[in-house]
Amino acid sequence: MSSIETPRPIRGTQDIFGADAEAFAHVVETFERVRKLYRFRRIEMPVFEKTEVFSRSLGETTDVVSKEMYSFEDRGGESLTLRPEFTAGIARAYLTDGWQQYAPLKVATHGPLFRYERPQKGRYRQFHQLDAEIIGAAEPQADVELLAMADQLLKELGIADGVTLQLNTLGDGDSREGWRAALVSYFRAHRHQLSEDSQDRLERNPLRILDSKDPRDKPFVADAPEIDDYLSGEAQDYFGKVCEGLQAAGVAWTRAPALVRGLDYYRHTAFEFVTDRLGAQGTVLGGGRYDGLIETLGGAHTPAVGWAAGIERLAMLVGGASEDVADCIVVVEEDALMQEGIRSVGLLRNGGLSAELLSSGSPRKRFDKAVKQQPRAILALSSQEGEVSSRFHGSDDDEGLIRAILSGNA
RNA sequence: GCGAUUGUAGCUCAGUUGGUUAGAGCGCCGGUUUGUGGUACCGGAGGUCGGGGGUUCGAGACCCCUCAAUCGCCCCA
Repeated sequence: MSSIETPRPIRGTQDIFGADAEAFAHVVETFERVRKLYRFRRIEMPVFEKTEVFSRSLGETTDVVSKEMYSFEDRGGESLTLRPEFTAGIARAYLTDGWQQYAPLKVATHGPLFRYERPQKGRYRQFHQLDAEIIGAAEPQADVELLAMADQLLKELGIADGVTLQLNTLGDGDSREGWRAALVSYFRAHRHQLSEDSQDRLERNPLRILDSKDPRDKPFVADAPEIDDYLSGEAQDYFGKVCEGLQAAGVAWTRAPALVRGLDYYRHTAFEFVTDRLGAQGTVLGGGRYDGLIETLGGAHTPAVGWAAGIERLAMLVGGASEDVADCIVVVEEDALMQEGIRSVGLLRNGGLSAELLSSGSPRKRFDKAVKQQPRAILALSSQEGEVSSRFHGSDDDEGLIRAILSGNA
């Protein structure tokens, strides 16, 4: 026995295996397929950026910057951050790589993201998202297109039934500020009846009081001012066109007047696809229009809209994706036939069949091990009077195919 | 950062009011049985009972600390 202590995995990371890994892959493969249907172009992005890429855009929510990001200094003393989201990095690339020339640009990507949070159901420190963005498109049709793709993705994953699209508008900049001011003065008037958390939020991030989980806040939230009363004519018109477009696209949704975004750069459309099947982490896909973001990175005013979806959460909803059984397991029942076994699986794999060689452990138990795996077919190699003899277990069709491949007649 | 719950074999879990040498099933390894066959039986490996301290004649069990996991709060780009 070794006295070396095994290193533990890092909190909030996950090692995904077997059926879970198959479900994960299924989500990604479905996304790739659907994204091509909607003609979103594939991009690959770095997993880390200069810290300012993320910190500049985050606005007033200092918690996020100081506590939730994985930041570190490189050898030159530069502060770098593991990406906590895709959008800011993509916006940076849009500016630094000259992608303006492709505007309006539809892009999609997926991969790991990092947030320094306490792990719980459906929340990890390294997690994985699908992401889709349309940059340089100011028209409501862009929002519709993006939502239609999200809707089709969930349908093709077979989880649309348990998931509803909640839709809201935050209006343009002026509408948003008017609403916000009204909310602040409304909640201030009831300040001492609010929960401690919400009294705190009143100073830091008042919009967030709207989705407080504390029962003490609920009655006040119910009577709070609604965005609709503060929308400019243009903002109203914009949201109307998004709703009409969704109707035309056949996307079902419900209005969620209290749905907000935590960050300042969001304008107009905000949305979340939500389920009640994942405990406290019900949002499965979320996004909105972020017309203000690219300016915070030093670019020209550039309208854009996007969403991201948690792959783990989608995979949990998809559930029971099973690993494929082998097309054929080759059982070497005598060690003397090892080379024949190796040759056989090689031929089968070259012939396009998934094949596994079973040649270890007690020879007389190998066949039973193969049976337990429930493959489509089993080929058992043994010898009879010095000749290699193979016994087949499976359908007649498979036997014909497999014997043809092994004899070079496929 | 805060709270609740849980830590016993590779996995799922038993383990009585504190009492000899800590168990089962599955999995793994080996043997026997069967021999177109997911059988049955026998045996084996594998545990400092998450870690540290304390109470006690005696702790897997009780107390304290610590670490980890799970779920929730905060936050949510």
